[in-house]
Amino acid sequence: MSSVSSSSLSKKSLSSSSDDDSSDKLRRGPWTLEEDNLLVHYIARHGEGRWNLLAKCAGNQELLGLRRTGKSCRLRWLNYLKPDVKRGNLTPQEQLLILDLHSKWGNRWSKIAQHLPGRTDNEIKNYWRTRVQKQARHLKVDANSTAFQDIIKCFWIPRLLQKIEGSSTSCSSTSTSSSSTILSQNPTVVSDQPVNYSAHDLPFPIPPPQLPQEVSGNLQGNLDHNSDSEHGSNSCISSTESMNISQISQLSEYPTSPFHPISTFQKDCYYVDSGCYNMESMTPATLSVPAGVFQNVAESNWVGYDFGDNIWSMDELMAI
DNA sequence: AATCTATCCAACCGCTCAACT
DNA sequence: CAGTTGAGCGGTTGGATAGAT
Repeated sequence: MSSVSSSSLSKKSLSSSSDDDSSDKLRRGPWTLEEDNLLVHYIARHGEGRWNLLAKCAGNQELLGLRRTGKSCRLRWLNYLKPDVKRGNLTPQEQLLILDLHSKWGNRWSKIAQHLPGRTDNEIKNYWRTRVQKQARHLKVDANSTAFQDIIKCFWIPRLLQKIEGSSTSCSSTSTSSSSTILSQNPTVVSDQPVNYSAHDLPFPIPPPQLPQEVSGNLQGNLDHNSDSEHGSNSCISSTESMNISQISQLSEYPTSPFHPISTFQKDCYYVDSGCYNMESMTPATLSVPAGVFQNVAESNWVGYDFGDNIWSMDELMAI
């Protein structure tokens, strides 16, 4: 289960302690398989919580050899060992949800994580920092600025929707059949079951992302194939990667959220307002994106940049 | 093949807050 | 009411590794 070895202790793990572990016998750094097993078995018998007590019981037969702080135990359990923790790359749906919820709540990672079953706040935080903020840095804009929010709306979210659309089409046997019921069945029937949220379910076609002519023109000569075009994303959306529609429903609290209730099922079903992402109406004049940022997008080498999940890969965008 | 660089993510740290005494 | 403790949260670090040179 654990992918780390006992020999790979970090520098940090060797540094002196300043927190709640005054004992020099406490271990730090990567967890070993034995430690994982000890913790899992202990929690299986006694349940979660009381982390410090757990740490203090390290001398017990049951926890012999586990010399970790309660804090460390809690983190290891919540972020890695807990059975419902989902491993692997974030699906386009999950990315879409993160982008939307972050625009709503900011860096409230744990709150955002509550809406992504199986995902931890740590994972979401890492995603935001390594993927999203990276793009912001590259475009020389503040990741929390409205300008970047608009860029996300203009380019990123439409691309995600396209991916979702493509995924649901190519995996119709696993996702479409169930997800297509979301908007057509009584939500009270399906709300208890995890359902796939897919652009395929939308009652209208998602418009492809379009770039302003001056931007696309500059980008054309800059096309760059991203070698890991599918890295970080699943082309198939399985039922285990789905999210409960009732969790998505709360997105409507956000006034600019792309998720809106369908009139019939006001509280249970939501669709994405594609108009939010219609590039035709998005220009530097209509957006909070300063012209200079648009210029950055156009002139910088961001098209050839590794956009991780390939969401921004311009060869895909231009091919549409 | 060796070295360098960039990226990812597990783990740690410091802080806040609520519950308890 | 003040002090203490435990739990949780967001920010940061650095080792592992993949990719580039």
